[in-house]
Amino acid sequence: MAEPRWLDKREAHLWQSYRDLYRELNGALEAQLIRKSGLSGADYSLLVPLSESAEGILRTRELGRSVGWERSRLSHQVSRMEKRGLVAREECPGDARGSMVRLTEAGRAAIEGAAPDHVEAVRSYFFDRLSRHEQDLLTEVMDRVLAGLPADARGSDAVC
Amino acid sequence: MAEPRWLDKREAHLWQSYRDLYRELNGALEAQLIRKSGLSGADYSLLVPLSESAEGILRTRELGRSVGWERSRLSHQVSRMEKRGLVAREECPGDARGSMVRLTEAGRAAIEGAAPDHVEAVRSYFFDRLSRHEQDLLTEVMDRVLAGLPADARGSDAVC
DNA sequence: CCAAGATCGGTGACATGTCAACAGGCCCGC
DNA sequence: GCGGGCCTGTTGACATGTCACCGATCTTGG
Repeated sequence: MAEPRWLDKREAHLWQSYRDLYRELNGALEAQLIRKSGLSGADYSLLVPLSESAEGILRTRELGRSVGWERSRLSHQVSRMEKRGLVAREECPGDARGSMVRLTEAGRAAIEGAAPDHVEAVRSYFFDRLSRHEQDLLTEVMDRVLAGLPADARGSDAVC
Repeated sequence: MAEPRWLDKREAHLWQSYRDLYRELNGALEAQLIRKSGLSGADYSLLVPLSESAEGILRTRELGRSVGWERSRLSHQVSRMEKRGLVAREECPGDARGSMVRLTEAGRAAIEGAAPDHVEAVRSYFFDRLSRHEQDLLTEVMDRVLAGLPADARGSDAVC
């Protein structure tokens, strides 16, 4: 059995920075989001595709695909948001197995109130610190790594 | 109140890719880790600095700093790992408030068994898909964004 | 039509992360 | 030397995410 190819100092630094960046950036954004709007990152993730859909209503399966979550996580989160009046469940016409998730008035108000501040934070923490050229490079690199990941490494609900 | 500077299509794509990359890469790595070694990502995170320390023992506060976690999360995780025999708690000489976390024999065996496969996965999913030049660029960009984050955006346990 | 298998959503048990509060010990100025 | 403020770690309640499984329905081959 060959000696593993350990990360050298330069590689370890990159890996550490990558993890730190996600943790810190995510933490800062989520803290700001909760402070200003009372929405968690999970709430926000679901409200965005709902508010962007034509009627403010999506089939649960579609909602799941658009955020890349597995079904049970989605179901739990929708239940919690339903309890708080942000969304409502409805029957799915044409497929009795399915269900629909509809944005309520309160839900729409919440996302419309939260989005401007959130976008501003994303800009000031992330985009404003990168040149246009760096942004394009990041996109290309990340999409390449993403495309190389085994689609079935995790549960059965991989992104399409 | 000015109209928010919404993300354009190109920016939204980058942001989406960034989130997707973390979710998918992290998911793939964690799944592989659990399958091969029975260790969770959280277990692994703590075992690494412990195994790298001189005596396989660290003060809880130091362990917390090296992984960037808040105290309660660390305490809970150590409790779970203690229950499984991966680490042991000891008193902290010289500071009666503190505590030490020591790697057990089983813990050392677990991390030494898991590390080669994990490093190999990190290489094949991430490093092998990036040129040396891209790696250096990523490091520089990520460190710059990290440095610009407000140190106190989250709880009081920010990284030093 | 119809049985077998796939799909869809939900549930409960459990693992993990967050938050507020606490208990005890350190340290500094007075 | 001592009192108030800070540091350290733990705990319990709760929010969130994962896993295995279920029940209902759809779909497909025959």
